[in-house]
Amino acid sequence: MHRTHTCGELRLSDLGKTVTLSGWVQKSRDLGGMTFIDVRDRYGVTQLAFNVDDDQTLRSKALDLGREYVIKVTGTVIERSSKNNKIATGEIEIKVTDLDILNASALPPFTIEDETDGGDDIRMKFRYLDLRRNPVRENLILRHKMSQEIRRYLDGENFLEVETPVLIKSTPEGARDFVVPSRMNPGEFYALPQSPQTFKQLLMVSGFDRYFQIVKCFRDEDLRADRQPEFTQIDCEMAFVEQEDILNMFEGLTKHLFKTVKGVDLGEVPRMTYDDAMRLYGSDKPDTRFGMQFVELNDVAKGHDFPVFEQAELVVGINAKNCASYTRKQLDALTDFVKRPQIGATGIVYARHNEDGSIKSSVDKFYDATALDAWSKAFDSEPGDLLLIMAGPKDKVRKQLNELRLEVAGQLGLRDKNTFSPLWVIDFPLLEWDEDSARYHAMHHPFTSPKPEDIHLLESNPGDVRANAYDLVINGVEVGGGSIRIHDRDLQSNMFKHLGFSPEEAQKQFGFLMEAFTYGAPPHGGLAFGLDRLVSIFAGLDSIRDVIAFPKNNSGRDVMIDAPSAIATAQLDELTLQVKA
RNA sequence: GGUCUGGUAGUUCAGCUGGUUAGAAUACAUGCCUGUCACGCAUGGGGUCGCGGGUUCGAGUCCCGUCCAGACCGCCA
Repeated sequence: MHRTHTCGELRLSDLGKTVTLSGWVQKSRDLGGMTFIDVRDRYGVTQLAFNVDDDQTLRSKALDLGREYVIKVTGTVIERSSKNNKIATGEIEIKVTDLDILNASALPPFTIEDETDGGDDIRMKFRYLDLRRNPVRENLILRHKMSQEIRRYLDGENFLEVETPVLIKSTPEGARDFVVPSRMNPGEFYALPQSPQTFKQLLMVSGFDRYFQIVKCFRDEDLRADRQPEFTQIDCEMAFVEQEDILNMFEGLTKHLFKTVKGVDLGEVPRMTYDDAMRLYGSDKPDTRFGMQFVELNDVAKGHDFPVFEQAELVVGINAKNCASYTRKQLDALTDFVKRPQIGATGIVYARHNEDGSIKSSVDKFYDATALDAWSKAFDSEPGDLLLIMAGPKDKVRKQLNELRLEVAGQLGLRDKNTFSPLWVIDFPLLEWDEDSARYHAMHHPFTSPKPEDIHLLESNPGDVRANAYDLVINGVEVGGGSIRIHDRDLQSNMFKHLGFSPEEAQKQFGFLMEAFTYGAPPHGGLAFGLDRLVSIFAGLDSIRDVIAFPKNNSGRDVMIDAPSAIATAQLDELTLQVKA
């Protein structure tokens, strides 16, 4: 028998028991007359005690142990004369009588401790060692718990988990597909799903009125800290529902997760239209852990001969509460921040609301005290506040001010990882204009239904049509999104037309779906959560990599197994493929 | 495709305006130590300064190129 107990479970109540433990050598402390060895497994650490009176073979074996050796020990649980209250097993130790080395270990390239000395690079290359560390293992345990609670909740609501295919058809819409050549069908390719979208809609047609799946999805686009080429969605769909039903159901799921996994009462999830989100935060995924909403200033800023404001489509600012004490240096740093090419602003106008009630701006040449009072009124500012104002084309300046708002809030410590502020963003536009292809694209996807009251705008003002589409945002992170789908064949066909598909293309790409809609498709809609992002928010992490067991790096590589890699010529031949030199 | 940051001991990093034999911490090895748990003390080994080219009497340091890693922009229906 390899073990009678784990390394995390023995307590004072087990005194006198003869036990067998197996695990990895965490650390050896040789004090001369006595030696302590910490043995570790998934469940914890237990101290083994050896001393000078032990059998010499046993003692020398103990002294030979290196870090990460795999050992099996048998001995008696005894009380420590010097206890350690930092670990759960800190009141006992094992007086060892037998020690087996099950496997030696090479010296690990970084220390396997909570605070490792290893950098990201080396930890990813030896990810199987990194996963032995508590913080990383705990992230995976958290992920497991969340998956379990998701299944428990959805099962309780009559959802059925149905698997959908991974080898599917490439479609031109959306992200780039990962593509898989078909040996049996030379010259033809499968695509890996960006989401099981059409399959879950077909399941609705089939009468599975509540479906979910925790499922891998694939997108061949450039990566970020919160974007991996393969990622996991909690994919859900419901039939015979309206938007309200879906929001309620998944607000329930979200609350359930926070309650059961984090012990947090989330409360009612507020709702905000896309238009308001853009107007008040310059973002469709506003971080609502703090206020600092945008204040539009065209009324009070224009008409004072300040050219930057006169020429701007929109003058808009934020009130940084209690920041009037910002030094010139800090303000310059903020200006540099927004001037970086990634943000591309030309500058910031600022105004300090001084303690004596006066207001001092960087554009006093153009604005007298009365004019600045009007600013103050617009911002509802108080002595001690700092007003930060930007100007430019509406969409651009909102985006830039959004970056500034997040930066300032970060500096002020307003983006606390233990605060959770959820928000439904609703009424997304159905379409957005794409300059490159000079046509409208579906903002969500081509199966999203327009709001009935806006359908008449489809011909005249396509950009103004709102969709029955919604995102769940937590702390400025888009954790989920969905829509009420089109279930009418003619409307779907019309939508493809507006998206620039010829009837032939639409038939070729999505004929199966439109045909299905002719056989009694129920009204339906759904939503998909990004599980990786949700777990990383629960874990208080900015990157999703540490909640994924074996993630890819920035370049889409797995540095541990060294993938992707070239394949043999014979394989290429079999697939009738040729690699360009 | 672009912007920025980094690459020096097993590991994490320091190394200034170019100048003797490239340092620290940690890890590792050896010795001492009977209550440690970040044990302690002593000693020791350990370097293609990412790679290639250039400037210079002299390059870890400056310049050009390149590779790798990370953050971001574009992209991500």
